[in-house]
Amino acid sequence: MRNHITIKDIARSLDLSYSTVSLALNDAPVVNPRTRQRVQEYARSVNYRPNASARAISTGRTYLVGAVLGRFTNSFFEEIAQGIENVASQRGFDVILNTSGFGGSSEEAHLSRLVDRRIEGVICTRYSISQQGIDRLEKMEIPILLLRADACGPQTYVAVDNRLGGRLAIEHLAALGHRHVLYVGYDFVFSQLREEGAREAARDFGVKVEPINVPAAIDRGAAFAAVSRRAKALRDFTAVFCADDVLAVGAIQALQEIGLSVPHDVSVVGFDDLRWASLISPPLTTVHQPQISQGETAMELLIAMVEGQQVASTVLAPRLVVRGSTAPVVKRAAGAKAG
Amino acid sequence: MRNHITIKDIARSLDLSYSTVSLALNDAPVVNPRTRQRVQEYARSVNYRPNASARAISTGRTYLVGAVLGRFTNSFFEEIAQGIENVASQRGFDVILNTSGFGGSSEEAHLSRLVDRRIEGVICTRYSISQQGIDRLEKMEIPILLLRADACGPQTYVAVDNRLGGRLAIEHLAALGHRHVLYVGYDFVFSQLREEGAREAARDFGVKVEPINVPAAIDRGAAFAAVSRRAKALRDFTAVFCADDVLAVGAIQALQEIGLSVPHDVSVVGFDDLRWASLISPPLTTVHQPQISQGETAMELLIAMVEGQQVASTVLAPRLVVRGSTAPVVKRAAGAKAG
DNA sequence: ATGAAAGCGCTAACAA
DNA sequence: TTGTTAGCGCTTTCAT
Repeated sequence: MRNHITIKDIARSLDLSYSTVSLALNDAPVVNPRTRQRVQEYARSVNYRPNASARAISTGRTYLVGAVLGRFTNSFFEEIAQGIENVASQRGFDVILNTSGFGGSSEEAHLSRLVDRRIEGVICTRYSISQQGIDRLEKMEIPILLLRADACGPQTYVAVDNRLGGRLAIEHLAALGHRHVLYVGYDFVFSQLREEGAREAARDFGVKVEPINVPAAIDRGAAFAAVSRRAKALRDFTAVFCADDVLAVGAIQALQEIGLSVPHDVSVVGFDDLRWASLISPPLTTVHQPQISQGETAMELLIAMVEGQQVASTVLAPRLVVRGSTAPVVKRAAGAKAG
Repeated sequence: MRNHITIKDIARSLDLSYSTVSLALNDAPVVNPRTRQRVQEYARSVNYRPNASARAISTGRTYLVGAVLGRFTNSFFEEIAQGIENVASQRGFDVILNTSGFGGSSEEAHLSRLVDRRIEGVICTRYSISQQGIDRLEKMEIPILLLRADACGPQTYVAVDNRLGGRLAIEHLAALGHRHVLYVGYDFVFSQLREEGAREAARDFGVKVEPINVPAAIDRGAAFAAVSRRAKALRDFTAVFCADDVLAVGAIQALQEIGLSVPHDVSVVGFDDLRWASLISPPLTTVHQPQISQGETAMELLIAMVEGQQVASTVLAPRLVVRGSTAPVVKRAAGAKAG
């Protein structure tokens, strides 16, 4: 069994020529239906399986794409990967995983391996591949699809509408009566967009939003300490909107540590709706990203590009998921207990 | 750029034969150092990259493995995948991702695709592939490495020492003075092993452990309801040990809902140490699984198998991570407030 | 409707 | 040390 059966073997056994067998296996209309059936049945009976490498070499197509998802995408990784895989397999593509490599000396080697395999396209993020890497792929005319690309650069991308997400969060808080909210974010494009959306909505609703920026690469724990320090200094906010869920839990903890209860004293809204968002206490109100859809859409677009079609970037709509970390505003002396 | 340079091209340009170029590129010692350098430099200058398919077809090796990780492994997926990828890429292998497919009609097709690619090995779990699938791979003599295999079946596996994990949890609780703990688990091998470990330790320390089984496939929320019902019925437990972290958050919520505070009234220990375990409140005391190591070890063993070596299954040691969900036992009337 | 033969890009005997 | 040649498993003209 280890040594696979080949077309030659089948041809010999059935006393046909290679090409007839090949044609029969590929359902070519020219071959006699009876012959075709005979071939296919026999092939099946001996567990014949075509050799993808051989086929690739003679057709020039590999039906292989690379998914270069780095550390930073970790929290999303699972579901996005699942989405990618869903449509890939449905469309006859396989995906080679690549989770390491950003920027480091290994990136070049990693990309080389993908190139050697003659992948037909790549899905990646701005955080999982360097500009150099992108350039290299582009020079080889390998289609690239950027995930969560935040609309910077000429590449096709699939992303959530971050601005709208920010707006949704503020609309919700405004409806609950909040008039002063803290925005806790990173110095990253997606965070800035979420903040912009928040600000726009804030203007519409007469809400004041105050930004705190937190270093991104740093250990989150440390970042949260910063949040709590800033929170203590500020007096009158009643809600916190965070650039992502991880920040949001940090914020909740920080607030609780200085004696403010969530959502009673202050409401907290996250972004992403990671798997555990509903599991923490209080369950997190957050802006949901359609992650599987993102993966699926990405793969669909990438295949379209591979097929030579012209495709447009897609932005997916986020949606607010209201859970237990937000509540109507109540009169209080903010930070009172904390001193 | 799209049409790749071949060895033939190089040979022609450098006025050498195919084979010399091939040998030079592969650092064969027979070729003249000067020739080799000339070839390699030229190849580099024209961005030559070998065609993996062509190479595969003539060497019979693909350096490709399949990772069939299903839904059930989701929570682990990221880090395990990372571990797998780490050593794979370091050893020159690529991994094809496969996240769907268990059991369903699609499994056969999925496996066929991997077989067509002539993967040299497969990493999977008992929950991500059917017995039929395993049989098929075995018949083709494709090495299989089972992840979290819980020691059932003849295949090589990599898993954490579940029994020891259970023991660690109980030891910790016993040291805190707990004498009656609830074990919340599934009807799965890994859960049973954790329970066994817990029971053994319990005997040693004079602790009583009471099991609650929760349906596994069901929505967790529903399961937690069951937990809370059972918890209300029981009077005198002071701690809960859960088969995994997801169950643990559920337990915490359930307990809080019936008016018991964690860890003041009852301590809770989880298992797995998922990424968010430290983020919830209280931060979860849990048995840590070395996930990246599991992935790495799995890949290392698989490669060894591919290389024809005899390898033994490996069990990795878990380790207890003490956080905020456990505390010394205090005298109380259990379930008092709940009525 | 089927067969013969060339070729895809590479490796590996074997010969020179 | 380099070149010739065959072959890996498949597709694809072009004949038959």
